[in-house]
Amino acid sequence: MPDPDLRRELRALPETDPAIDRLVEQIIGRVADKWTMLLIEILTEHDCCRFGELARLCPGISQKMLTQTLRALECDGLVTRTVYPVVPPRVEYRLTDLGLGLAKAFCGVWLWAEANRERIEAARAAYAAGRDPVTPPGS
Amino acid sequence: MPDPDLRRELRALPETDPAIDRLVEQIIGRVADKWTMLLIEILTEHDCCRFGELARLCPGISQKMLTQTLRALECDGLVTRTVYPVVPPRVEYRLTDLGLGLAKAFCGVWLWAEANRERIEAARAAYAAGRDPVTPPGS
DNA sequence: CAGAATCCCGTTGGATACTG
DNA sequence: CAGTATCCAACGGGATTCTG
Repeated sequence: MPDPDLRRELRALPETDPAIDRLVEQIIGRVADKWTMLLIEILTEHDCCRFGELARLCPGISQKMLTQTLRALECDGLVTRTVYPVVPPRVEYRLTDLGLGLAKAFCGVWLWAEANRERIEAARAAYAAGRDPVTPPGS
Repeated sequence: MPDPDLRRELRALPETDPAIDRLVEQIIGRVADKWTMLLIEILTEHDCCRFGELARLCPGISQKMLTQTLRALECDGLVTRTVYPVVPPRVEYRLTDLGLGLAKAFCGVWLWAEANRERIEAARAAYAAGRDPVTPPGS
């Protein structure tokens, strides 16, 4: 039986105007994205990055998604984009305070995932083992 | 200029075995999903729900995504699925302690989104209104 | 160097119909 | 009631090419 105190604590949260909720959900949906999270983490560690640096630090991201994700972050006020009018072009990205606040908020989830990784893996193994969609051979 | 103390605090986090990181990222990716978050929130408030209840409490979700998301949650050990052998069928879903822990971890993001909603909306408005495509010279 | 534009394919996810 | 199965449209996102 799940801990009733924790549950009560969660329910006591400042819930919540339904109209506001929709907006908050939208923000969550925009921010709870693979590349967004990785870029925020990278920018937390390297407080100032050029476009190419980010591409190198974020293995596997395509240039399209990098641009797209950075634009969204800039639009939401989570990163600043500074263009230096030189040639060749130099553009620097940096987390704002707002972005840094999000990074901190997401730490909780990150830490939870790390702390409970083994339990989750165990649960998955049990789940996979527990279902026999087909009769095992050897009858 | 972003707060340097907060930045240092974030960098001091227990980072991080690269192999583990991949797994953690995978967990994040699985869990940082629209329907997953909504269902966890609903199950935090209603500690026990039937399938149809969840469908009603989660407006807009299709039955396919509801089933799929619940299966994933069950697989990861975040919810329990209890089948009562009666007719018509009765199936109940309930958060586990693990799931409750995730709900708590995500609260930080939720609260951040609520607390900074206005700043984000303002940033978006500013972004839409006028971007200085180039650094403003002395014009 | 930092992107914009184009093409294209795989996955996601909704709608619908059927079943135990 | 609580699903499974099938079809299909939309979108995400990778690879490539072009530009200031």
